[in-house]
Amino acid sequence: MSKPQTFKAVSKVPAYQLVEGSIRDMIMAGELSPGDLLPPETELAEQLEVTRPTVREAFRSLEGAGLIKRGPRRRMVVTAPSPRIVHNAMHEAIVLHGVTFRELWEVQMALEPAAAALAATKISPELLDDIEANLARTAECLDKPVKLAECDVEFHELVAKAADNHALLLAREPLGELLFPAFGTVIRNIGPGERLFEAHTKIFQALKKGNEKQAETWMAKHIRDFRRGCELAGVNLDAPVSIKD
Amino acid sequence: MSKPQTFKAVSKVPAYQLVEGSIRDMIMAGELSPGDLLPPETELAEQLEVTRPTVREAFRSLEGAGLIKRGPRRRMVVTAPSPRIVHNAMHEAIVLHGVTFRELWEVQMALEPAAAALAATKISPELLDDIEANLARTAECLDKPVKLAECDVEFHELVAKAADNHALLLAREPLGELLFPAFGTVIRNIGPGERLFEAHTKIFQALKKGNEKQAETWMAKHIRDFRRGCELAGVNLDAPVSIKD
DNA sequence: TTAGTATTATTGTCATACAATGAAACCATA
DNA sequence: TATGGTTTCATTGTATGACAATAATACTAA
Repeated sequence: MSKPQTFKAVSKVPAYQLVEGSIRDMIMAGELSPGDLLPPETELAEQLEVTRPTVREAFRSLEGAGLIKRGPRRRMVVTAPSPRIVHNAMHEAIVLHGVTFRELWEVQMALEPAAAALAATKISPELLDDIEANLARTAECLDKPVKLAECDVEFHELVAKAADNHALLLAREPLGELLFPAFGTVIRNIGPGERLFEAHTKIFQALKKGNEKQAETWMAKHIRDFRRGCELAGVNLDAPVSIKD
Repeated sequence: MSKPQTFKAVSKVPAYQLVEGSIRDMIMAGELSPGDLLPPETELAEQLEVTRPTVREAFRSLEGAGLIKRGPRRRMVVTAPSPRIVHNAMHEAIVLHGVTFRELWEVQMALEPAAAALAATKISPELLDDIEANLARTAECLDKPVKLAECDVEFHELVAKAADNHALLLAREPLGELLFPAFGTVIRNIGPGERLFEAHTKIFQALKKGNEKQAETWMAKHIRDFRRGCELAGVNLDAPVSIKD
């Protein structure tokens, strides 16, 4: 008792978190790979010397994080977090943190032209067809705000997919889904989306020709245009995005 | 029984998922906001007419998704998913999907220059100081692979922070953390990081002067350089990133 | 006023039970 | 031998009830 002794706080981590961590570690270390089945709850409970409810709580945590899901034979199966999970997490983070349109736009201004450029060199015939089909649908709803916004989201989604880059898809999807629906408002306020359609068409042609530079340029122009449209339509760029736009 | 009748499959969603969904919806609809305390398990169980274990499973799911966490008075509190959660989800998705260095690089090639450009117009004096401090530390470990890689990660992190864009931070952080440590390998194989230091310095000066274009250009050059370094060092760009690199 | 104590509310965990269900095995009949 | 039905079984989803541990609070006593 002579020297002042420092004690590190004893960690009282609940058992369900220990179980969760243990499984998570095994997954990240490659001992469990996507596709592997986890043992039934009873068995796992026995092995880890906890009870079934505890195991189940751990399962729910991992499920929420997208690392496991219900598989065949009703068993839990290890999965790579689906883009959907990442998407949701980002979506929720963006909405709940009050991220603004301007912020989303700035990021899209970086990502979309890059996606277009990559797509120009890598796009597959199938996706080219898909985009063409999307264009056709777009042409038919130039004055229907909701439909058009949907087409817009899809168009950009397809271009990103064409870029054949998982990381890009992962990063941009939630942004696009939150940002582009604002086009609905733009249409409602300043009329039909002819400019949008023209831009999409030009981009499509550039992709078809494999012209990287041109795809990039048109996409950049298109995204800038989108912003100007928002401004003209009186959308407040510094307002936080919300779900019901 | 005359007309062929179509039945829609009855949805047998487990109760814990219903509870989870209901809370999640309330959060996303703004009826529950970050900071709000959830009722105690017993009470909620009563209200929702399920039992406590069921409520607890729902809690664990939401916890795993980062939407709630333990708060004061041991109660569950609604939270906006921390960047950490998004980060983890992306990190896990990237690793488990076998995303390659090249893919990460392509995205960073789009994001980093944009971040630098934005930072040039928005950076705060404090962050400018932070970056200067980072540069000083970098200068001292040009030949220490691990340290240098850490400094590199931090430098880019600071630049992104300076851009003052939550969405950008969210999207790029996990990428940077997975990509830039590869610089360690580069150093080990082709010698000290003078080029890196020079680039960082140039970028810093551009930020200080508020020169958007210059910051962007140097950053782009820097990221391209990084890739060339990897190639020279024999890093296989098409190998999936892994945690222990 | 402060240190200590009792009280209470709430969580973390367990043991146990049981209905519902998907999978698999088995049978019986045409 | 097929086909459709029945049985069995393993496993999950959910409920009940219990109890220890603990943070927060109220309540003492010095």
